[in-house]
Amino acid sequence: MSKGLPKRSENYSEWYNEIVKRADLAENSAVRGCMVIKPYGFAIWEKMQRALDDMFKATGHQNAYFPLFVPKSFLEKEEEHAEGFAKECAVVTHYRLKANPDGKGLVVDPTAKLEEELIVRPTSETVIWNAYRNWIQSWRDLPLLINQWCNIVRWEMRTRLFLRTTEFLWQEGHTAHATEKEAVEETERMLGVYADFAENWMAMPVVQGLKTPSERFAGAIETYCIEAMMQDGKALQSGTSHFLGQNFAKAFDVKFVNKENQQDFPWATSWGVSTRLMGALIMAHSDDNGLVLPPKLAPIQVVIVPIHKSEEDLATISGTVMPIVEELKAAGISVKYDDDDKQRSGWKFAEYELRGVPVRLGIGMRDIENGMIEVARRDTLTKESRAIGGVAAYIKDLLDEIQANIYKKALDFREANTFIIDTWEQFKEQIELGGFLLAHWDGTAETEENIKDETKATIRCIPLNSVEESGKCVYSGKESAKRVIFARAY
RNA sequence: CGGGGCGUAGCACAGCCUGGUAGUGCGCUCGGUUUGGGACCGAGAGGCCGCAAGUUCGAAUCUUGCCGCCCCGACCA
Repeated sequence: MSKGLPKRSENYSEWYNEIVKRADLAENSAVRGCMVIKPYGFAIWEKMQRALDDMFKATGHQNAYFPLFVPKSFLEKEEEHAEGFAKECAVVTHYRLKANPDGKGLVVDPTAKLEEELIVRPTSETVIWNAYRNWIQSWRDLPLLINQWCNIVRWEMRTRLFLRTTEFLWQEGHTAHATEKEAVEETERMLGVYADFAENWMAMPVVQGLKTPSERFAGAIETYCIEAMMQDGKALQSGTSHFLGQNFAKAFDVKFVNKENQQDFPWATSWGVSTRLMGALIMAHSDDNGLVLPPKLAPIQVVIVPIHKSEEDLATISGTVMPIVEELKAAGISVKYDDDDKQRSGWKFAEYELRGVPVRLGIGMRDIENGMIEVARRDTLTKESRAIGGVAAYIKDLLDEIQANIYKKALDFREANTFIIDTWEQFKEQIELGGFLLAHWDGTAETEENIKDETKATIRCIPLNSVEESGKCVYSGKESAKRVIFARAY
């Protein structure tokens, strides 16, 4: 049992914060709302980045990099986009400081005021589409499939490590297509990539769906999203993919000559996932002993802890362990043999559990005499004794089993907390207990807003796989053709 | 920007009501005993008690002002 970790069931946010801190993932920085990602947390993020990047490349995308600063005039060009982001922008107004003439320190030099203010990018559609004007001339230049890994700034009122920080890391894909159909296909393809990543790498089941107009990305025609359920029954939007129509092409006057030799505006998509996925990963799987990492994203997949009294014993154990380490490494498994003598083995057990290492091997003199080694699973917290010979091969399979089991656990949880709701009474009762509520909605923003005001529940999405089923809106009683997902969200 | 709370050792906090030697736990350093689930004993280091002014013989404690942080709302990937 971990010392002092709050219970998940008692105080979910405190539990989350403690895991982030104790597993050494991140901390608040001195800069308001900003986060320091620590080496262990960053190692997990790097694994996510690599897997996603490979998936982007496999679907034909290339990486590029665009500027951090957006001239204010760019942001103004697409009206809805401008309106949507205006409230949360960091603005650069000056380019120089000078010594304070009235005392110590520095002051902004009033003579160094910028002609035009620069916005620290809250997203890069505008800078990128401004560049695309020169990149796109002919249908032969399309599709243009670009991704950028970068940081962005959104001046949020309240922040939480990983889930919502003023500055965050993300990737943003920005594509241009000759036809609407192609762009819609791209939007859906990338949503599928995100769902694939969430489920197969993060072991986190997600619902793919469409956002309602009120939840749409500013400037988009349609916003697709993946929604995951956290262990407190709240929803977390984990990734979005937007069909932007010709809005940005028109705003930035990007035109191409099509096969019919006519001028046309290209069709756009944009899609992104952020360090928020780290928050999702933590909240989706962790328990009262700390972080639980899916093997595919664990920086250390297997840790080996020697249990010894003397130097001689340690040397004997190391002699037995090294061939196992080599065998695991040869199988592509990241393994750490922790023979550091500064901590006791019991301390190490707890520490690696806190950090979510999927498999721990414990070995002492008693085991060596019996030719055995102890294999402990992080996901089930079970231990078993195995013969040393063949343990490496066993672990290779075990890691796959753990990956699958973590996914199944999360899926079972989501299913157990997804409810078909038909009456407003049921709705109000269930929303207090958490979970996804599948209910009919009359399709109006007014009803959506009223439900939000009365229950704090929002429509997370209209699931892509939802079946046509006539019914009555849970709030207004008006006709409805399908159920949508309501939940409280992060 | 509204409502609530808190600033005391690296961290978590007690002390404040009722003014009088600045404390506890964790962590850290050293020594010893330990070592199969976050060891124990002993010794030690570490403080402008958020900042400023006031009341007082005397302020961590009372008063006023300021600053900072956290939580709850509005905002949001």
